[in-house]
Amino acid sequence: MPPAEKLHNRKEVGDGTRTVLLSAARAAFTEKGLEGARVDDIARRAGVNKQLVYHYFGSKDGLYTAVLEQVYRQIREQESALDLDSFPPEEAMRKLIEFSFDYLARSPDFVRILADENAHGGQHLQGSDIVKEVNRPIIEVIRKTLERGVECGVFRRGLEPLHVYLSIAGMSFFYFANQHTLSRAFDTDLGTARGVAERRAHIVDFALNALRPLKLA
Amino acid sequence: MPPAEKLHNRKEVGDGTRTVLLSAARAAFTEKGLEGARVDDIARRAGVNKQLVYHYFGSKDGLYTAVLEQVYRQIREQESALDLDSFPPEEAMRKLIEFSFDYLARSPDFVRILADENAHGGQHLQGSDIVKEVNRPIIEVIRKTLERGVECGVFRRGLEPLHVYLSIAGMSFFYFANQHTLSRAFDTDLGTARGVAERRAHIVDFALNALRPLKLA
Amino acid sequence: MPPAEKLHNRKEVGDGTRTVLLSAARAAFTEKGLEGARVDDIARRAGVNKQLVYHYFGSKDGLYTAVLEQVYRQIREQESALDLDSFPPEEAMRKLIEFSFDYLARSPDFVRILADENAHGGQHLQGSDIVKEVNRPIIEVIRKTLERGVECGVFRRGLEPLHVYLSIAGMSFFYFANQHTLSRAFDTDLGTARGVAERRAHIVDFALNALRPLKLA
Amino acid sequence: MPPAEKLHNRKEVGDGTRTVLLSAARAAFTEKGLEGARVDDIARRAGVNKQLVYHYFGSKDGLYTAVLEQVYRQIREQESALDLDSFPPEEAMRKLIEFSFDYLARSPDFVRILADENAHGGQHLQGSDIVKEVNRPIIEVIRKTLERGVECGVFRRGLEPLHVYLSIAGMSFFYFANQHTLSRAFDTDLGTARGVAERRAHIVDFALNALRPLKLA
DNA sequence: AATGAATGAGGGTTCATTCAT
DNA sequence: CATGAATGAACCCTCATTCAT
Repeated sequence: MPPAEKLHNRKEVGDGTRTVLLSAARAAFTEKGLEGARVDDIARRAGVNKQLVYHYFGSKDGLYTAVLEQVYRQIREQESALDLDSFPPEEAMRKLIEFSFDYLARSPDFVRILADENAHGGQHLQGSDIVKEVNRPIIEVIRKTLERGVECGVFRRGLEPLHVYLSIAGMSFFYFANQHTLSRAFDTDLGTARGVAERRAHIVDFALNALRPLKLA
Repeated sequence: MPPAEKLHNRKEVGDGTRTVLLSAARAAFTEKGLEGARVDDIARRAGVNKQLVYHYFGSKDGLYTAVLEQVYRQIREQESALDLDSFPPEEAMRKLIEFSFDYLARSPDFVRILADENAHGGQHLQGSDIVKEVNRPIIEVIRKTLERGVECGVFRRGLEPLHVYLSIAGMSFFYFANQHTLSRAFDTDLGTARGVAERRAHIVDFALNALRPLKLA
Repeated sequence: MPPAEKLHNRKEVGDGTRTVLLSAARAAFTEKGLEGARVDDIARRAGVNKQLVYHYFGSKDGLYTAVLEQVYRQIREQESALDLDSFPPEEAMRKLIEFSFDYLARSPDFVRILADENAHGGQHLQGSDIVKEVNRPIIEVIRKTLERGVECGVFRRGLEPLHVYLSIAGMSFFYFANQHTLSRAFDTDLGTARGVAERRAHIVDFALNALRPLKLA
Repeated sequence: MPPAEKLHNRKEVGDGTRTVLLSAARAAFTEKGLEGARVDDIARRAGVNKQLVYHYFGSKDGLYTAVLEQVYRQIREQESALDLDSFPPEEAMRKLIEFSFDYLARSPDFVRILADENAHGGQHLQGSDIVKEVNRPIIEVIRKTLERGVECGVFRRGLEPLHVYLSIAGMSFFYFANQHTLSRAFDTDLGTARGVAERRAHIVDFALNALRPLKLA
């Protein structure tokens, strides 16, 4: 892509094609899903020949796997930048909850592609250990945060970090992933800016409350 | 056709075929999704001619819509049998949370088909108002239960019924819908009986705690 | 169809169905052609069950044959009413030319179905001798008219009746049958009332002139 | 692709396939018509994969349109070679009449495909302006020829070139297009060499006579 | 690295026709 | 006489993939 480097860096050219193909694929898979997306269409969007898909990724599934890995890699990068350990436990937890919500809010790609991968039994994650690397740290962060919170009396005892994460993530993910059926079910457009803001406030409040200890008189 | 005569009608022409086709389709769509399922395969499973799909449902999408409606209708039937109003508020809420979880646990069809419909922008719900009928009552029940709980001091004030529902449903739905990626992400099989039981216990505890008022000394 | 006669004339009922089916088929074949027309559609137009097509006509081709025969029968009826022998030869010929044109002008069914039958190699006329009965008399009438005209010096000698008919009919038929390609070819709508009138005048003039003897000084 | 290189290009990729497909399609459409012809069959005749029809022509209709354009292009090429302006008016007109007849006589493809296109409302000509280019010149030639003929007294005044063309073409086209029904109607095989020759002679005679002025004593 | 041509295996859908009542 | 259910054979078209250059 960068024409100035073309002469002395032919590798760069190919990499550019790979990258542009990946972006095109991500867009296509987000819109149409794994089966709905067309290899022809992806190549056309990328402005390159269809065969290059096979050259770089071996197959449509290979391309999908690459997109999936990219999607996971991106959320890790942002998550790790949160630096939750440097905040007081309750504030740290609030930040995490907000991040979980906000990330999905601005990444429909992530939501759609994850839903799709689950619909296909997670078969494209086979062999790829990128996912494990991605999600392990967050559980550790939650564990530490919960422990810190228990110590200073703001969180309950006995909360399992994994399940806390599943609950937090679930409340947000469900909202974004099932927006279409939910909007129709409750006869209201959940996707408006106001609807999103309300949902965010509720989740933060709901989750934080769930973590607090029962204060007895 | 006339349901009143079903009992003494020896041969149920047509209607039986429609039903068997619907069941076959439901199974196929659950396994393969809307695009992955094959009309040929559905007809073969149903043991009938492929053209009957078009005779009864017009198209593959028409068939999918019919399955979707059936799926919605079934959850309504079970939900309405809960009779939450006749229990004390906290017990009623616990029953609702447990039901939300248990229903998904034993209805992978529901989870998969809903996820699929969302992946397709909810386009098969257009024109069908079955969904609205299904979900309206539950919000009402939650509202009443929350009000009763506020009165006797077991629930907080100011909780929006719709969002309480979304949180409760989300914690369960996310777990079942994303089981494949989650299992791989956390390197553990979330689908074991024990895993499911743990998740259930956590959700009940988490949600009920989130609803409780802050009791100050 | 006539409800009053239903009780004592059950044949009439069936005949009504046959007739209504024939009309529906004729309309459908005119619009869509033999292959384009659908048995389902014909039955629906006729307001009867599809199977009745097979009951009365055996097959779609059988139905088409019946329509074809009806179409031929109708032109004969009108042609025979012309009574050309009772007019002076030139006037008789003019009437014939005008009739040939006018009949096609108001019978798009005839044009379309004949063209279609020719496209199929005339295979539905096999066995049916209705066509012969239809066209024989007109050649005889032309022969007599030409002879009368030669005698009184208004027509040339040596004109073959069959070819005169083919020329007259051709000038009209071509115009109506090929109206779509011709209109586009000459970038003008030949189907307007004025266009039709002009064509009619030209044909009458052209043909009559062609028949006239060369009058030498 | 570049036609200039065709001579020394050993392997004509693609273009050859397009051409062979076009020929096969033309044959198939001539025999069976637009709806009767099968894409599978066309591919088989051409000895290529069926998908190539879609690669090169987009659809069956696209292929039909291409055939139609080819058919029109071919008649123009031959027509323009007539050079009627260089003959005396009566001879020029005779040549034109003969050509109109002879072209149809040796091009059943043209007759059948035109009839078919008209049966479909000329829908494949939409957007294609090849037809206009084809037919415009002939009307001009006729106009000039008629004018020249009027000047030297061999043709009548007031003849509209377009209608003269429609009459000439119609007499021939009708004969070839409706040969099946006509043969059966008049109980004679119009398609024999002798029948064709007779028809040709009649048309030339008939039309030329129609154009001649009334010579008064 | 990159391309256009070519392929084989279906995919959804249609349709004339027959069955059973 | 009349009907709705059912069938089997295709039909047009699509798509992921490979070939040849």
